[in-house]
Amino acid sequence: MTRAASNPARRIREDIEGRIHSGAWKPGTRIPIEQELAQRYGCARATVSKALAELVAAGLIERRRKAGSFVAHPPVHSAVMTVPDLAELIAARGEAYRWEARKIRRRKNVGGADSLQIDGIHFAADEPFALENRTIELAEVPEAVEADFAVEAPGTWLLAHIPWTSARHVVRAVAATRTEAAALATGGGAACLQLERDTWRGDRPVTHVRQLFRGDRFDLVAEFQAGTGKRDPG
Amino acid sequence: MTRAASNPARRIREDIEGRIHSGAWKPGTRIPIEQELAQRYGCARATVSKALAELVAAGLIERRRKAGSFVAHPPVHSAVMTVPDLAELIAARGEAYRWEARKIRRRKNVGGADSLQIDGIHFAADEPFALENRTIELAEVPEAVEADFAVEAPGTWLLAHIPWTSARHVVRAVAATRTEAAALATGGGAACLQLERDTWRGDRPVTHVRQLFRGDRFDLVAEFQAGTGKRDPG
DNA sequence: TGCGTCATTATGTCTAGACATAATATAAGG
DNA sequence: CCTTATATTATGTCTAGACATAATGACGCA
Repeated sequence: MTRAASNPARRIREDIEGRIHSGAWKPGTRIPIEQELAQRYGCARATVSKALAELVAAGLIERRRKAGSFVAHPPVHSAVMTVPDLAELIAARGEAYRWEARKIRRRKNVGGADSLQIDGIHFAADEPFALENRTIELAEVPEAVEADFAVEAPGTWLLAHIPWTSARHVVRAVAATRTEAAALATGGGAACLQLERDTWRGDRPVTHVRQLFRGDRFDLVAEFQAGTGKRDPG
Repeated sequence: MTRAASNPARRIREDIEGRIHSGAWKPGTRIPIEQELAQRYGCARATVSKALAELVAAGLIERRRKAGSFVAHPPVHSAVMTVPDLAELIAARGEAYRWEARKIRRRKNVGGADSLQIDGIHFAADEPFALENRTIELAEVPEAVEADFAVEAPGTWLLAHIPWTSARHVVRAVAATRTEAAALATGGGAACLQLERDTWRGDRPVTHVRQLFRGDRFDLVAEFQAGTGKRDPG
């Protein structure tokens, strides 16, 4: 049997979740008011409120003052996509990871500080896994000049050192050019997954990266739980 | 000036957010204990705790019993990816949308109810935009037999009628087969973005869909705000 | 009839105190 | 010196009550 929820808020949340998932409470249904729920579950209203707040965060219900709380309409197809550090990802697969820098150069920007441009290849089990072209803005990340990107992959270094506040990913399928195909040890024109990512700190750019994966060796997985927003569903 | 935060919890959260984003509190830094924060901000400890809980949800800090709260290491690159209804997406682009069903058949499942299999093409501005192969489980969606998928795209119909609880997306780059290339009016072997989606209601499958997009006409965009998890940052 | 006003209602949030829990540090014992 | 009890500490959660706020509906006035 499932573990007994000695935690009242959790108990309430899971109970309501169950009713929604089972279809007993359909979208638009009005949920009993907090006082009634508090009475029913034998706890304080604040506890009910906390449980409902979690359900709002999970997108399962909506709350409106005076009106009450309602079961939310079926969520849009949005999913949480995790873009891992490649070193970790490959290690998790049980394969040996290696980074090989191909070209590192400094480029003058028009306005202010320079930027660092790094090209290289990620290897998994000694086979090329992904090409990377990266730009690091030295205005925002001056410490980057001290890092040795010939040894450590820039993504790994950045993840460990630089905080960021927002990112934008663009995923598309592209055909590899001759050069890219050669570097990835695949045929020319092979379908590749291209991931472009811009990262900002506040409104100032931190880094831009373009990663090109062999289509037959990489896919992006995104999961969405319309439930609690839990990361690790048992 | 920014609006005055009369809301204590919000004030605390935004203050700490600011310190983290500005770099004043670097990853790993220990945050003052809750009692001290409560004293500093002149509020109850529960209020501080609530603010910290929100920061945990946003991935900005970590809390460990006895040890204290710490600024989290730069968050993993996880992003919210929205997979739109294609009809809406194309309409938003200002192009005419059209769905063309190619084959609709019913297939016997081994155990229980049948499933509906639908193949078709999404058109944007009268040019093929995406191929779709879909399976709808009639055990979970018996109403589907009444829908006319020759007219309405199955995704559109499902979104409007069927609630679901979890979904899993797999994105990869594939080369179009000869047949697919012909249907998409592109060259054979062209790089295409393949999106596979499984949707469940509880633990019972609702639908499975494979969509194949021309690589040069479609990309997926995912955004992530490492802030408060707000959807609509002002 | 139409519109502004006011009371009602349910959520939103806070407080002050209490107890539970987990992880650490310290002390005791072999 | 290593292992095992114990005390300490900071988070995790709850309670009971209070006030704030927004939205609704009813009432009264023009």
